Amino acid sequence: MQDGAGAEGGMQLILKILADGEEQARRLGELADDPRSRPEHYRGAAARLQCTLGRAAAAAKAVEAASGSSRGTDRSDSPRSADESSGRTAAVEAAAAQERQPLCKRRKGMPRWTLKFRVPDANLEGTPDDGFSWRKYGQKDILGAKFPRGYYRCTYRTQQGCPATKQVQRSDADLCVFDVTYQGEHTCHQKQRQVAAHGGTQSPPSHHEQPQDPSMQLLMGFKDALKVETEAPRLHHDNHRDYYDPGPASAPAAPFSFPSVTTMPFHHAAGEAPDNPAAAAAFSPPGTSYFSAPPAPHHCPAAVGGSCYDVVFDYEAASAGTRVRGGAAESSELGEVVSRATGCDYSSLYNHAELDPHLPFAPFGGPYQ
DNA sequence: GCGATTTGACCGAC
DNA sequence: GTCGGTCAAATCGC
Repeated sequence: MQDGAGAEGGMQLILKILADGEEQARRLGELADDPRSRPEHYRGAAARLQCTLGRAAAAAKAVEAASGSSRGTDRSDSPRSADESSGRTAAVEAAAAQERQPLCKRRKGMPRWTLKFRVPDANLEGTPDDGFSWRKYGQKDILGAKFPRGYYRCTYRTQQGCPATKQVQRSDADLCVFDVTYQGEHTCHQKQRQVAAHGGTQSPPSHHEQPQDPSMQLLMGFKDALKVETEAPRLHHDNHRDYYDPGPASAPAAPFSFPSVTTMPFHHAAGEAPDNPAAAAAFSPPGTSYFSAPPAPHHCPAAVGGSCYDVVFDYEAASAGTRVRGGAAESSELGEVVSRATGCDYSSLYNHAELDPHLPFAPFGGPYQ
């Protein structure tokens, strides 16, 4: 078997993607270090990072699938041989296949991950702005669910063929929680990046110096951590949950229907500190990290006087139909980063983990199985 | 008038 | 056969 070569080629691809993610993390750090940066800049950068990490996760998953199919089960229907004849490994091909997965009713082969957004007020409508532009194309009542599920696709689907879609469903258990399941990856993010970059003309061309803000140093630490994990993936999760304390949330909801407006801006208690949950999304690539935040507003200064969102990452590997949960207990630094960035104290909350030793990605490395 | 949303129908996966 | 996801015509709002 040539799994070694295949995995190696696949890893190169993954590393390439993660290198992009590293660069995006660096840019996020620069944004955070720039007092002129606005929340939308953070959101855009965070969304791009999230997207990149999702791609890496998908590629990794494909590599694993490719190597696992011939390693463990001795399957004869591996797509390896044809690829080898053309100089491509099965792993690389599989990873590439992940990126060109055609649309279908149920996209089993596409990476799929869920963000749980907790809104501070159950009466609020709309879904949190994740940095991308979405267009709603359907809504459906789901069996066993109190609330209908909204279906959204990327606004640029027709123009750029972006396959990204998301489903938004309000939680039955908690009216403040929205489950947002993303599927497919934005191929339009290049343009989004440009838009964000142009929109953020205040962004400095370079801030390679050490961030003065400790929280930003932690952020950069996250970047480094990402790099380390990229180089030596060994610990992985598939379900991360990052809760951003919303502050008081109660109020029952009336008959629910998703509003026309597909995004709702984050609110900030004060200043332009990176307290938006989109940053959390960046911290939470497809994977499973659970950050629980207590509902009491005093635990989350950023929520006082304003509103913020809990963000939960819950990655599901669609191809295998399995879900693996993992915490990020080893990433206390991450919790600290998030705490600093959001103003919420996650350090004491960042402690649940159902780690899957087979997953090659660290908390920020994204989902993988 | 144009673009986005709504909603019933259709299709495919399970 | 059931249910989830998507399509597309109708409708709405700017």
